[in-house]
Amino acid sequence: MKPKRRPTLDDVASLSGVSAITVSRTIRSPEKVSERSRLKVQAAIEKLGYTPDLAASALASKSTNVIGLLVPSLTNNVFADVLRGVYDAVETTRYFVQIGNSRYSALKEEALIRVFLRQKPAGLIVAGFDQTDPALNLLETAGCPVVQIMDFGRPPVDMAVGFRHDAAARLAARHLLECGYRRPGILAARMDPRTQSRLQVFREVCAEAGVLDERRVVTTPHASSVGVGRQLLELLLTQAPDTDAVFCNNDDLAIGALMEAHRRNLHVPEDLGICGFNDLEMTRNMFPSLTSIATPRFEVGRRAVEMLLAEIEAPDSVAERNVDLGVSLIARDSTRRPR
Amino acid sequence: MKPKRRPTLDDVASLSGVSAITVSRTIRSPEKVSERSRLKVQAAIEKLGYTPDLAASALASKSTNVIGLLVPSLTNNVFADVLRGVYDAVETTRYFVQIGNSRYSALKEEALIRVFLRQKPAGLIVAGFDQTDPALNLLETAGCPVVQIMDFGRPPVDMAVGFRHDAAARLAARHLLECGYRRPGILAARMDPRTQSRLQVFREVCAEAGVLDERRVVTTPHASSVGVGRQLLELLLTQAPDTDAVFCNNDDLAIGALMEAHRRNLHVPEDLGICGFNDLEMTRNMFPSLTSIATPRFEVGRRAVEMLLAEIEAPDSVAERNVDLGVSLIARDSTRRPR
DNA sequence: TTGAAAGCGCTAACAA
DNA sequence: TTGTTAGCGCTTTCAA
Repeated sequence: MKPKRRPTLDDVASLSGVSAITVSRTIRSPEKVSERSRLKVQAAIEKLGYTPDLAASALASKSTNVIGLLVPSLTNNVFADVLRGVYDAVETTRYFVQIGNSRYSALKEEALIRVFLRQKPAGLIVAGFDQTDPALNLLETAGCPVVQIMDFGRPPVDMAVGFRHDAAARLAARHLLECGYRRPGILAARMDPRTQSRLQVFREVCAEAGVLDERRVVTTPHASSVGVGRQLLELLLTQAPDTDAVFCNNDDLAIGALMEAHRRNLHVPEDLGICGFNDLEMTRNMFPSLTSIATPRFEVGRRAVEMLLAEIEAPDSVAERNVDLGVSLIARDSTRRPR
Repeated sequence: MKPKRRPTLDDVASLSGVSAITVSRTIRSPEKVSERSRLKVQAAIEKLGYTPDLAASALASKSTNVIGLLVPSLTNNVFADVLRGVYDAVETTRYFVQIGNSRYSALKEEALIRVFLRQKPAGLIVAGFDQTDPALNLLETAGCPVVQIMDFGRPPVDMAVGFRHDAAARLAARHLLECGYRRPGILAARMDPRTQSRLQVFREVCAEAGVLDERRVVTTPHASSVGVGRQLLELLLTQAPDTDAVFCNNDDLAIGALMEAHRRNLHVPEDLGICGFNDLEMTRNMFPSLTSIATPRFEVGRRAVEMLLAEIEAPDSVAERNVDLGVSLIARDSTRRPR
C-alpha cells in the first residue's frame, strides 16, 4: 500500500472540478459560494478526508486561531478553575487554547510570551499585572488583543478582568473582627504579588482596629499546600499561643490549619476562627465547614475569552476594558462563634 | 513611526551579508556554518530582534515542535500532576506542549486528535486506552510517536506508560482485610474505565474473602469531589450501617468520607477504616492521616515525554514501549486499627 | 562551507 | 460567484 500523502486543497479542487480558492471559501465562508459548488466541494472533502493544514493557512493569512494562556501554576486549583472557564468559552468557537506555565517566574513568563508571539496568536491571556518591562513591551506591540486576569486595580496593557485582592482581604479581616475575634493572625504562602497585596491590607485593617501583632503574621515563600498550612499554624501558635483566629491566604492553608487545630484539640470556631480564600469546593465540605472568600475564577476565564473574541472580531469594540468581577465572603461554621 | 514589519530571514541575511539559507543553518545547526558567518548572523539576529516564524517553518519542514497532550480533565488533581511532569520534561527542550481537554468524552477526544494532527505534531500523549475506533485509527496513522498514559495492561497503539489499576484495587482490598476489617465498602465516582476496573477488582477480592456485600458498593456518575464523598458515605451508611471500612476510589472522596465520619462522630480508624486512591498531598496531612494508594502521576508525565522525545530523535529506538511504573500502598492512621 | 532555485499548502488581492 | 496570480517565510534539494 502506498504511503498516501495527505490530501491538499488542490486535490479537493480537482476532484470537485472547481478551483482551489473556491474550496477555501467553501470551508471558511460557505455563504459566498453557490450551493452547487458547495455541495460538490463538501462531497470531495468528505471523500478524501481532507483537513486544512494549519501551518499553511497561518502562513498565508498571517494569523492563527490560537489563544495563548499564560498561568503561573498548573497545580494550583485556582488556575484549574480559570482553565475550565477558558475552555468552556472557547469550546464552541474555531479557536483553540495553548497553555504556558510560567511557574511564578517573571522571566519565564517573558520567554513564554516571546514563544507565543512567534505563532501570531489571535489573542493572549496572561495572569496578573507584574510582567517584566520587556514583557510589557512585547504585550503592547503584540498585534493581538491581550487580557490580563486575576487582579484589578492597575491600568491594563489592553484589557483586564479580575477582582480586588485588597477588597478581599478587607472583607476577611472585618469579618473576623465582627465575629468577635480580637487576636487574629494571618498565614500566607508563595508570596506572589496578589498574596502580598492581601497580606498588606489585612495588616492595615488589623492596625486600624488596634489588633495588629506582627508575631501573628506567618509567611513562607513555599507553595501553599495543606501540609504547609499545618506547619504555619504550628509556627503561629508557637509564636503567639493566644491567637484566636486566622485568615489563611489560600484554602489549602485553611484546610491545613483546620487539621492542625483538630490535632491539637483546639475547637473551631470557639478556640480558633478560620477564614480561607478562594472558596474551593472542599471548604464547604470540611467539618466544620470553612468560611472563605469566594473568587470568580471560572467567570474570569470565561469573561477573558469573551472579551478577547469580541475584540478579535471587531477591534476596539469592547467598551468595558477593565472588569472587576468582585468577591464575596461566605460565612460558615469555622467563624460562627457563639457569643 | 512606521508600523515596522516583523523581520524575516531575508532581512537578517542582507544585514549580515550572507544568504537566507546560511541564516537558517546558523539557527538550526550552527556547527555546519563557519565561525565567521555565524558571528555575523548572530549579530544581525540580535540587532533586528529576529525570531523565526513558526508557521513558515512548519510549512516548509512538514513538522512542528508541538507535543499534543490529551487529558480527560483539567480540574482533577491527578492530571495536574501529570501536567507538571510533562512540562518539567519538556521545559529544557525545543518542544512545547499543547493541551486538549476531552472532558471524559471519547467523541470529544476523537475530535481533538483530529485537530492536533492538523498541526503535524512531533508527538502525542493521550490518556487511557479507551479511544473510539476512528480515534485509534487516527493514532495509528498519525505519522508521529504516540504515548498512551495512566493505565497498563492492554497493548498500546505505539507506546504506553502507566500503572495497573487492578493491582491498585487489590492492594487496597487486601490491606483493609489484613487490618481486620470484615465489612468493607467502596465508594466510586465518575466511573471512567480506570475507576471501573478498580471497582471490579475490589469486588473480586472481597468476594474471594467472602465479605462482598453489594449494599456496600456505592457509585455515582458525577465527578468526584469532597462533597460527593460525603454524600456517598452517607448513602453507604444508610444502606449498610454496620460497614466498618471503605475504599474510596479517589482521595477527594476519601477526604469527604473522613469529614462525614467526623460529623457523625464515627471514629477513624476504630469505627471506620478509610483508604483513598492517588495519595495526593492532602491525604498525609489530614487528621487522622489517610491511608492511600500512591500513583506515580508526575513520573508518568515525565516518562511519557522522555519516550516521545527519544522516539522523535531516533524512530524505533525505544526498546521498552510498554512501561508499568507500579503503585504502592501508603498505610497511615486512617486504617491503623487497634487489635 | 555556501548558495540558488523550487516549493510547502494555503489565502489576499484583484480581475472576470 | 468564480478564478488567476502572486506570495506568505521558511526548508529542501541540489549544485558549486
